[in-house]
Amino acid sequence: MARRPTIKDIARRAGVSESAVSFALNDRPGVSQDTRARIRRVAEELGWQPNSAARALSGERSGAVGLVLARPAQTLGVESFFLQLVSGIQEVLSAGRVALLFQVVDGIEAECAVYRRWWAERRVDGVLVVDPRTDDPRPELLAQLGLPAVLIGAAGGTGPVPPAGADGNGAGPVSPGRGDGSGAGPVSPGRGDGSGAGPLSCVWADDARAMAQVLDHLYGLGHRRITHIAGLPGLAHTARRMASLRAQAEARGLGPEHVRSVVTDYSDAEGAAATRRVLAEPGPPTALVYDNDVMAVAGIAVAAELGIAVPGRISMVAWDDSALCRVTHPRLTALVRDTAGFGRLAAEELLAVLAGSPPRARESEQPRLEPRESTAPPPAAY
Amino acid sequence: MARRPTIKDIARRAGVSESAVSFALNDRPGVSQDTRARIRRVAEELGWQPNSAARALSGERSGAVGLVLARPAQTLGVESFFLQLVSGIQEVLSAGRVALLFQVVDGIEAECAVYRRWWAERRVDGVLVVDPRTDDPRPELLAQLGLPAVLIGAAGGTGPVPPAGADGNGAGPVSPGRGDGSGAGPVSPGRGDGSGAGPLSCVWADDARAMAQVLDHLYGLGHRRITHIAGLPGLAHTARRMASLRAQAEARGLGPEHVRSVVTDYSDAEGAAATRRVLAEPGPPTALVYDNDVMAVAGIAVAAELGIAVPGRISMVAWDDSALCRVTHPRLTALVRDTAGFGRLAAEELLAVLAGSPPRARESEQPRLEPRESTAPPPAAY
DNA sequence: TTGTATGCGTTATCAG
DNA sequence: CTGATAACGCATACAA
Repeated sequence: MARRPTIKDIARRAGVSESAVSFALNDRPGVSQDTRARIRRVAEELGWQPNSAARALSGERSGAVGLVLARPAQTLGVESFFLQLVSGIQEVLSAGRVALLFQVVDGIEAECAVYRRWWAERRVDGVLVVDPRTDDPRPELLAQLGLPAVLIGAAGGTGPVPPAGADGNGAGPVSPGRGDGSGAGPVSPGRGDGSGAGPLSCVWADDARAMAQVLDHLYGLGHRRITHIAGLPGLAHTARRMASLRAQAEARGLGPEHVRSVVTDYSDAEGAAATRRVLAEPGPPTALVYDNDVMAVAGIAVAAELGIAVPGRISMVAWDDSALCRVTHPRLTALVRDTAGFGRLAAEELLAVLAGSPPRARESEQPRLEPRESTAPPPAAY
Repeated sequence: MARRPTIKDIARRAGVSESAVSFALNDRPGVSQDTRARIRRVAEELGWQPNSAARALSGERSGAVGLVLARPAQTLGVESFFLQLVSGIQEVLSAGRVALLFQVVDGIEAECAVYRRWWAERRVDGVLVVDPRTDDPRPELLAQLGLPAVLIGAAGGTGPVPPAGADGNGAGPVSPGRGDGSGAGPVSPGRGDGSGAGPLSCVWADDARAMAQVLDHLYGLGHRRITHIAGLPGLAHTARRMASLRAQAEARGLGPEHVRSVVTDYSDAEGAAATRRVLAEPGPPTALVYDNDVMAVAGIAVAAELGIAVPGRISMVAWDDSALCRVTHPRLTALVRDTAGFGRLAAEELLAVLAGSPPRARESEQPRLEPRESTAPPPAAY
């Protein structure tokens, strides 16, 4: 059991004072180049690393950020997305020598409790918040605690920087005006309450524009009756997608009897059930847009079971690509996003916020529609 | 921005000394029932939580444990398993108010570097180690550092407690003797080097017995030519499964020309490629056993593409169940494990080790084979 | 039973 | 440029 070297050991071995060591190791002035180099070398030899507790205690940062995943027990659909996201986050974090505290809880109240505890324990310097909701208590809590945060996936609630111009303009060849309608208010540059806790930073993906791409693709193929198998309606990005879909449809003169969204909990089970229900209706849609890959795969399976040809009688699109989409038969047309890149962006932004940068909204790379075999023109009969 | 209350604030408000507060809050003797209760109440009111840095610094534990996932960049197949595992781990950890430090790296060297850093920084009290390998450097490193650890998935290398009797005895109706052959040595109760770092604890699943169940099922249906699409050969559990398969086959008089394993990297791509290759051989197998769900799903897709009926011409079994296995067509016969339970067990064991319990090997609940539609008797022609 | 003094490893503020 | 010295918040051995 090796002993951990301290700054004192280094000072002794280098024949200097402890403060000299501290200065040298932290790149502060007040130490000659020679001694600095010597101290550095000794520290290296001894394999010294700053004791994170001591550092945190003396007013520095804890060197860790937190991420809580609130998952309602059975909803596992987002896993692929999530691990890729974390992987991207880590890439940036570990380069900056920042640790990630990770916690899985079963609801948003528990998530808030975790933030409170982490804050009180001084465990983290900031947090990454996933799954923004339409009515989200977290931004306000975090602002109140003064815990730096970055919202992943959208603008938050209290006073966050909203993605101004986050609509579907100029998306595709049709580009039928504003495709947003997320209800995000105007920019509110600060809170003016002297708390120092301004709006939260966020990283966001342009769901509206992505939905426009999907609609362009399907409309271009000739589809006029399209159903969106949406995810949890409480999530902000679901709401944005639904709003965008409606806006896009209206711009093409298609009413709710042609184009609509039905909500699910993102699980394969509800994805399958929704598919079954929709296909059994009189005058069923000719195309389905699923809000995640798991539901799309479930939908393919349902169609196979019912003997409904894909894409012969119904086309299918998955939002988010994954290995799954490439192993189904037919392979799924999917909206490909650089999820790891999204995570990198979020981590970069959090590091920037911790370094004192003002909050901002950063847009991730545009999603790209990858047409595969599951989409084709609708059957002639329709 | 609220201020964090300290023990001093409590002392002042309760009109006692700081040490009295410390004693009261840590359930130590030396404080009357009354004052203890009062102190507790005040602490509650103030929303006090111990500052983790201060606690760690004064010789206590850091209150965090670590988990590193070394993932070779593209191998994403184990995700479903992994998030369930973490979810189970957290259930136990958060009940014990222990945080989880999580890190994704891209190789085992990087993983070792993380352990070293965490140790030097005093960031974690212990670690959970996943994906034990046949030749694993990590147990030795951890013992050397004196970092408490629990190996998840198997016995480790240096001097860990191996699963004595971890074979397939009494598995099913056939139970053809020892199904192990993992090469795990005899119990080594300690290292006797006075380092205080004894063998590592581990939690393990009886892969050998599980493989016996799978073979019982397939053999019982009449299959005699079986191919195991295995995972990464360097992983200990892959090795155990392969050894068990061979032992089981031999016990039934089936040689390597009938029953064998082919290795992959766990990805859907290699799973598909292996399936394609195996099915193209002269005298192909009548049953395939996949080492994870993702490869099995890919296998189903390949069969569909080639127009090979499942289970009409070939039966398929997935090791590890997930939503995927229930949405394929036909639904996959799978080996169901309580992965979250596995995680809980591991976390419990780590907490026990941190509390001073001697290392031990703890077996998880037996996996259970869930027959679905993808397995049936082989075609009569074979 | 209670209060006081010290240390944990680091950073930061002073004098020299 | 260097060397003491005081925080930071908590635990604890010790004295009252």
